[in-house]
Amino acid sequence: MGRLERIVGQRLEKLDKLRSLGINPYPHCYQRSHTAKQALALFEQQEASQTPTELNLAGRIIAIRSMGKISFITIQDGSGKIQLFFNRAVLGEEKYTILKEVDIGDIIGASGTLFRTKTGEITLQVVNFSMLSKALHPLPEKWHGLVDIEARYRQRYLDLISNEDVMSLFVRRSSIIAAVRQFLHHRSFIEVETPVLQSVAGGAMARPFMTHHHALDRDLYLRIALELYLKRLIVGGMDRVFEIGRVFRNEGISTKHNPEFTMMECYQAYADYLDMMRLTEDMFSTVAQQVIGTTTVPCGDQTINLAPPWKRMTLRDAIREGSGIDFDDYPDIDSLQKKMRDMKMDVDMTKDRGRLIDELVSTCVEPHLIQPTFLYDYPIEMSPLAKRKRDDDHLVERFEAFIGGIEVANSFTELNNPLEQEERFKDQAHEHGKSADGEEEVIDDDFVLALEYGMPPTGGLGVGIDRLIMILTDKQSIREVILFPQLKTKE
RNA sequence: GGGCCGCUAGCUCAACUGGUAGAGCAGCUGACUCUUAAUCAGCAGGUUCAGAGUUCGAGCCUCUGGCGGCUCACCA
Repeated sequence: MGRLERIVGQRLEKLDKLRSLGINPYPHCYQRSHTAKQALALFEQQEASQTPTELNLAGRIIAIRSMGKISFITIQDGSGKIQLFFNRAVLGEEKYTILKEVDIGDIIGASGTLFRTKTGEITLQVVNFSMLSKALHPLPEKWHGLVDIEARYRQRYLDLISNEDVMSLFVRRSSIIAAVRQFLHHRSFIEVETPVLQSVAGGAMARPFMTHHHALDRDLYLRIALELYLKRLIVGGMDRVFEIGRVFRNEGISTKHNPEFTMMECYQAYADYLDMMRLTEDMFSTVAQQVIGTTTVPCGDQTINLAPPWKRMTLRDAIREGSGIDFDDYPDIDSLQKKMRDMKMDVDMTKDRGRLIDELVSTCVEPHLIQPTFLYDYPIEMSPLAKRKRDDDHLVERFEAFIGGIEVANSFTELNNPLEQEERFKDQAHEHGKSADGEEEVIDDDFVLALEYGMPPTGGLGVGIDRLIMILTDKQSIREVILFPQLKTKE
């Protein structure tokens, strides 16, 4: 028998012992009057007046210091920690003895009044307490917490219990998303929910997850973007619309990619990509100011300043600066491929020109963009949903925003010409069909039909929420900001 | 998918060149009326990720597999 089984066995015995004393170790509820934080604040406020209030506190036991006839127990709830003081002289022999069956990890409720110990710590003098949930497993070590990364992700609840900074990170994540929502609501965007299950997974070029609907006997895809449905709503007259939702991409996993992640997309009628640049700057800086109280945030050993205006560079200039290649000098796939191979870059033969340029960006430019930077005016091959630049047919009005060396936003002046949209879809399907690996390319005719009814000129913006949270919490891995990142199942 | 690194008690970590697997925390027994990483005395606790191989002898060397981390590839 392993030790863990023995520990669990010992705790099961304590469970029986409690039951035999007429105590239900898993009662249905507890009337909590204050959180730990509220209780501490209340005491500081009332300390002078000397009118002690009776409180009911509840939380998980994280430390027990027993000294014979008295015991100190620290509990932790969602708001923080507070110390409880158990005195046999106050509780009586019978109740005090029950403490023997209480372990670190158990959840208890305790009532009493607050006082200060000799060392000045605000503490609850317990006059009554009850078991709210008996824990059968020991908690991770109190001093080092849970360190093993794999265990932290697989048993995130233990991570949250024993690592305070992890708890506060996910609280911050919640605040960030709330702040994004509030920012958009204040600007009259309305929030919507669009289908996750789609018969055509459009709006981006990524491999989708496939599933099957039995009653309809049809294959369906999990969405890879929010774009095409939100633009249908622009057609429908929702002039400002947004969605924050999960999208799914059946591709590689890395420190910047999780198969499912949270995307915010918003669309604003009568706006163009320059308007969306200002919106992006305003949104990021407002959210940072609101959630962390400043627009300067640490990023490794550097400091990022999110205050507008952000640096703006054309994609062409950025690539020229980063790699020495002016892609206008290499107007076709072959010449660009040759140039890149001459520079000893590993060039994938199946890539089209857009993807080659994309590779130049991600290897030569992106890693250096630590301060917030907009790269704008992209080659048309890379962007089938974006509108052509007004004075250059080879470029589209599109930008991507980079912070801390990663892409955090993508935006364009939306293509609203249905005839051109259909052509661009066809070109793309054709191009991709040439290169490809048997993936079928289906055109979303229903979306084109919507455009045929007339979509106003529109600016669109997509933000990777998980990456935004990485920036605002100084985390290098997306898994640190997703509660349950995708891992292989064991066994 | 490739390369490199890792996996030892519930948790955090040791273990020399291949030579009896250890400590702290948690647990159990006892002492203790202001502790807070409580303290003191004692006890118990191991499929060293799994399997195979080399060897008199493997936590350590070799091979295969699993899981994780980093990185490259992939990725609008």
